[in-house]
Amino acid sequence: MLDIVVIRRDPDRVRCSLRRRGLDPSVVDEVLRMDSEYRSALASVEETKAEKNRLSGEIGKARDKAAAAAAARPTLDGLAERIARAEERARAFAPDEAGSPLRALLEQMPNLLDDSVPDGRGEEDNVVLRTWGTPPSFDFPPKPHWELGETLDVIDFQRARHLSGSRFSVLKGQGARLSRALVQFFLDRANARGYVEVAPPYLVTRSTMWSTGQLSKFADAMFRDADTDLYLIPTAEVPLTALHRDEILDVDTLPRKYVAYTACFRKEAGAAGKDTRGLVRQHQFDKVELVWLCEPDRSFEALEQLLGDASSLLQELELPHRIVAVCSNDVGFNGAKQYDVEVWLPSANTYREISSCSNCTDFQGRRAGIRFRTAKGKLQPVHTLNGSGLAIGRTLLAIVENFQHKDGTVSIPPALRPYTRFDALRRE
RNA sequence: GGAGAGGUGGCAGAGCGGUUGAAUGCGGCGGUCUUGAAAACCGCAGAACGCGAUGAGCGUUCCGGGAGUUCGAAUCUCCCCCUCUCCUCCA
Repeated sequence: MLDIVVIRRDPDRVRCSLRRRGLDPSVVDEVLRMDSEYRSALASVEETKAEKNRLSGEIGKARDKAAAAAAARPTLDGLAERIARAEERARAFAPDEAGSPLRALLEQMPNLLDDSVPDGRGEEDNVVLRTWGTPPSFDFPPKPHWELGETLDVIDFQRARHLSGSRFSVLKGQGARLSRALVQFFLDRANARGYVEVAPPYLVTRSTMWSTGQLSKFADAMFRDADTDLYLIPTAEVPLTALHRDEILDVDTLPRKYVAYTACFRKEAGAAGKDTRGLVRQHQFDKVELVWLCEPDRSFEALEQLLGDASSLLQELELPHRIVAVCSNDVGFNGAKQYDVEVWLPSANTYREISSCSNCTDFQGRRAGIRFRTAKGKLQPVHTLNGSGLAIGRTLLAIVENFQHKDGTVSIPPALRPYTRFDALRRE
């Protein structure tokens, strides 16, 4: 959630950010109008209450309290009525009142874009910053992972459909072991880089979900149990970021770096017909997620480190990939700045997202009430960052496709062999 | 699922319906002392929002959340939420 004070003081900055995201900047004027409505109502509430408090205090000090109360009665009744009226008016536009229209507008406003984010209308305008490795050239027609997976008997899409419907998969034998090896590999690397490993719940409450910004825009994208009102996490970003919700963190303990392996659950309702084959887009997938909580003036530097942590994994796995600066219209709702790491997929003959690293600045910290005390003693929301390190399914399919051989076997990247304990996928 | 206990400031922990925004302890900040540090001692310190110049200052609200009683509620009543303990069930 944006700081309403920023909207008030620097509306042009907010308008500009919205415009760059391809959104209508006129909400800013709506917000300003309601906000001034609210403040004038609030002023009259407070003024009237001050008067009432003063009278009450006098009654408390009077020797004959009953008599004083009786004497003040008519005045107090009048004040009470005025307070009730003004309060009603104030409440209608209060930014922190659940049902208020101002709140509704604020909730749907995305984070302010950082100036360094390139302009662009969509994915195609993302800027490639650097490319690592060379896409493999095959002297035979390379197969997509879903074919290789079935042939090797390590991925079973058909039985997954039978069990759970579309967009699910079953990993078997070496496939399941490869997946587990990747989890272990990623967690070990993150641990080595100072991330504290966390095994969080996969179900979280509505307020947890709200606190990290997932509920404003993506409510439809999540699985939820109606009885308990619990949500299945769409990413470990949610429990990791909200881990310190409503806490005041000692500044000496910042930055805090957390890593978690979890399953992730997404309805993918808006992606009908997209990526229907293979492991790319599933209702349930595994991911190792990296999250930082840090001081505001360090967060952009932290984003570079986070990106480095994510991309180094692909280097170790010898998977060709590139880093793109996500353009203004493509940066996520929570993010002020975002990099995507894209891995080469022979079946698509292009690069596909395997990690997304975002600096959410204070957007989530404010909602979630995660704060620290500045040197001057002021409380301030922390900045939060998150990035995949990495998506397990997409890494697995990238390995299968990039390291395939003519005979249908697949080599395991050397760095991973201590984890898999086998050096190739073969039909068993 | 059943029974009980409890939710107060960064933490711990008091609080007859009327200067209690809240004792006390720890922690924090500033100072005295010290070559420095520790200890000891003295002092300062809650949060959100609004007005104001992003200052001084002023005001309102806040003791889990919401309603109520009252001129006045942390303190009384009702509802909800959460946590803890015990029992039951269970990986």
